[in-house]
Amino acid sequence: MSGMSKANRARVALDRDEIARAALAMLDEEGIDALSMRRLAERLGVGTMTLYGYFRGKQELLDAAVGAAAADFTFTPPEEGGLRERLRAHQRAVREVLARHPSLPQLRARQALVQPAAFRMSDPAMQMLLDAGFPPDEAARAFRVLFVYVLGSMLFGPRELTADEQRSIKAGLLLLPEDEFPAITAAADALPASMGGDVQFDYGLEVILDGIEARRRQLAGE
Amino acid sequence: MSGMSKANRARVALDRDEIARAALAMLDEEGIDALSMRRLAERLGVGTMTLYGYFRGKQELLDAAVGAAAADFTFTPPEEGGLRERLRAHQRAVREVLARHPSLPQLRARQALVQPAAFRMSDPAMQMLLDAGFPPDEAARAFRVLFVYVLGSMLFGPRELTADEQRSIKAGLLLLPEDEFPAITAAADALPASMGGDVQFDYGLEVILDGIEARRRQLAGE
DNA sequence: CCCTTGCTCGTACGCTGTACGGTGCAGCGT
DNA sequence: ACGCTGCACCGTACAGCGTACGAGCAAGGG
Repeated sequence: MSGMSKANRARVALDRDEIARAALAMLDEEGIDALSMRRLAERLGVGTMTLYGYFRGKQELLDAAVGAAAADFTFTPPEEGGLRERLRAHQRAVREVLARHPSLPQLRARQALVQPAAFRMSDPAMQMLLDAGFPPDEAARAFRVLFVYVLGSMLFGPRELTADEQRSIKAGLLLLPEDEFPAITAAADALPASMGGDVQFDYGLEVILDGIEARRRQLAGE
Repeated sequence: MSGMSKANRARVALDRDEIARAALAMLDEEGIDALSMRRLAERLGVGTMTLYGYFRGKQELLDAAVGAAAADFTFTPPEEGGLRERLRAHQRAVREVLARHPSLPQLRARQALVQPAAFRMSDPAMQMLLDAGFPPDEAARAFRVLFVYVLGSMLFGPRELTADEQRSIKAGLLLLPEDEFPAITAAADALPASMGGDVQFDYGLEVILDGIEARRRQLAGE
């Protein structure tokens, strides 16, 4: 048994979890493109190839970083309130985690692979749907709609646009030929505000919750 | 005036559009990671750096590829049918384009920048919402929900999973500790089928269209 | 005391995007 | 007919990437 033999270079310990957390921190601070094996090793005060003693490759390391983020997720569903209120609370909590770790949706988008820990965030929503009387297949489909929407929202419009950004986007839209883009140019005033942020997220969340409610009523026999 | 002076190496012509289309073809055939400036140049029978005479860099070239894909999009809204039927037809057409060019959602996910041509695909949906009586800000918000969902669906579950894939995912889910993931394990049979494909896409589309319909009725005064 | 075991990591390979500057042809002015 | 100018093309080079290979070395067991 080797024990703590790895502390031979005055490094405190270093294990998979510490590396994964460092990777996650780097992702949060500098973004997905700035994370390289070399730079991560340097941050940990370790040779680059040392990381390959803990992970088969960068992919596996990124997976572990996702896991580390998911492990931090805790959510206790509100006692009162029906399905709608509970789902809303949960999806907002998920969105908050994704906002703290903006690279998570991008990682999901690049690699199909998902590891188990990531499901920790999903379980409460599935539970709520099952509790509300959705049969498993219907619950799974409804959950997936929420899942796609929440991740997509962070990917395609994570934050509120500043007034300047909105102005500049609007200016771009107004350059489009009006005969080819009649609706876009007609709504050029309103479009930029819909391209991100919490208000837009909540709007879409309510739209989807409406649809899910309609299905619940249908299942309950009107 | 230089005219067709660029044909000095027996190359037929080569302009921005031809390069963009070659890039798009390469994206479609080999995926986003396989597209490099070197490999694209080789495919075109041209030196790598020649591409930089037409584009400032890889980013601009990718943007042009997105534009080339959007330029191919044609959609004529069905005559009959209400808002719901028309929106459904449009979103399915968009999904088809994305299925032909699976890299498009990934490109959108990586680069915030969007160029005008991409709006060609969006205009019809906006038009339908405006025609249905949605005020511009409401129309923009509703459109954006559809937009995020359609792109997200292609990113996070583009195609139907094979029976084998479903079995293997289910097996993975059943390995999760039952006390920590009660709902996931309970629905392990049903979850894999919800993780992609047209059936799941249509399910979510109807959920969202339900929500949008509810808003339309509300705007119309019940 | 030596030998085995296993972590660490220097070096190297093939790839990437792209900056720089040389090369050679087309068209023009004389 | 000749030389000049401008421009398209692209060879070379650099910094950085993921990672395969194997050398170095400390610790533990005999």
